[in-house]
Amino acid sequence: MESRIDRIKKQLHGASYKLTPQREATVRVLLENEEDHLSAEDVYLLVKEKAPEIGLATVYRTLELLTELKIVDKINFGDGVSRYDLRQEGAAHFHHHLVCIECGAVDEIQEDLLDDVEAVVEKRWNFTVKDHRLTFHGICWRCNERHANEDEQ
Amino acid sequence: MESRIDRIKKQLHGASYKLTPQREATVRVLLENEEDHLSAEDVYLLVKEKAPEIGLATVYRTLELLTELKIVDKINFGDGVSRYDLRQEGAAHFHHHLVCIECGAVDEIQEDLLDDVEAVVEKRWNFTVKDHRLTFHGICWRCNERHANEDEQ
DNA sequence: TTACTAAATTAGAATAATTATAAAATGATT
DNA sequence: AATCATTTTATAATTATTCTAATTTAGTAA
Ligand SMILES: [Mn+2]
Ligand SMILES: [Mn+2]
Ligand SMILES: [Zn+2]
Ligand SMILES: [Zn+2]
Repeated sequence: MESRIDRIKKQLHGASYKLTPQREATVRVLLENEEDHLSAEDVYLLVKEKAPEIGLATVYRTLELLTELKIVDKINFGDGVSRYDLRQEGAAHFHHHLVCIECGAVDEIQEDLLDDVEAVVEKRWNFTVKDHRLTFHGICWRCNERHANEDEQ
Repeated sequence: MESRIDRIKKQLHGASYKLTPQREATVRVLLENEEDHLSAEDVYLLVKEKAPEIGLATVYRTLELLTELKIVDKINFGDGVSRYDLRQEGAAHFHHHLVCIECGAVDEIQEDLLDDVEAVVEKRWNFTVKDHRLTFHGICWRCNERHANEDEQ
């Protein structure tokens, strides 16, 4: 955890930004909620618990900065807010998401899975892929299991 | 074109909605700009040209209705507005997009390309795929050709 | 330390997208 | 023609995000 923060600090310094207390508190919240998909407001409320003086605009600016440095990815699941997601260290591409249309859960797929598709896109469309967003909408394993049990009855 | 409208009219009736003049004007704008990715405001301004009395809220409501009926898909490219995209008639899934990070162009891929990936997702994650959103970010063929020409000089 | 300077933060205002509300209009049905 | 549900309009309200100006902080040099 600390080493992760240190490496992020170095990334910031490398781009001649400082790791201010507010930025550090924001990064810590993101690390502590790595599996979640927090909105700026969510992050703000959580950061406020440890650094009550922080302003919402600072959170927005910090998230924007982290996005620029590809430390986090900004994503939109269609509910009107942007959400921020820590990128796996060293990952070339953003990971994928499974959004359940029944229970609303959002699960992650860290494997890339798109190598073949990207090869096709690069060749057939002469498009140089730098990143991607892939989200599946459907029924998650929990809801599927629940339905299976209900049918058994 | 007319037959396309007729089929949409039937879809609406099938769900016990009417094809009011405002709704028809909105659908026509979408059909006439099928290759674009219009925001609600964009649609509103275009509809206003043929039906100047229409209100913005009606456009929003119509687009929401068309989304519900899967006649259009709502998508967000990260620029703060939702965009609306006619779905190919009979297509099971939303098509894919190529967003150029240099010139901003948005191109479409109508082929599915994800059959294999979806099979993996269904089997390995026990996730029942109903739909998807796939967007590649990178450099489009036009920009790639331009760069190639510049290098030649 | 002290002074200087650029970067960063704060509080609050402004903007912009979207949604909600209430009154009026429409259109199908008896 | 009268009725009743649906739809639209105009406008207000809400919400997410960005901007602004004043203040604070952190780093550097005297
Ligand atoms: Mn994620
Ligand atoms: Mn499209
Ligand atoms: Zn579920
Ligand atoms: Zn381009």
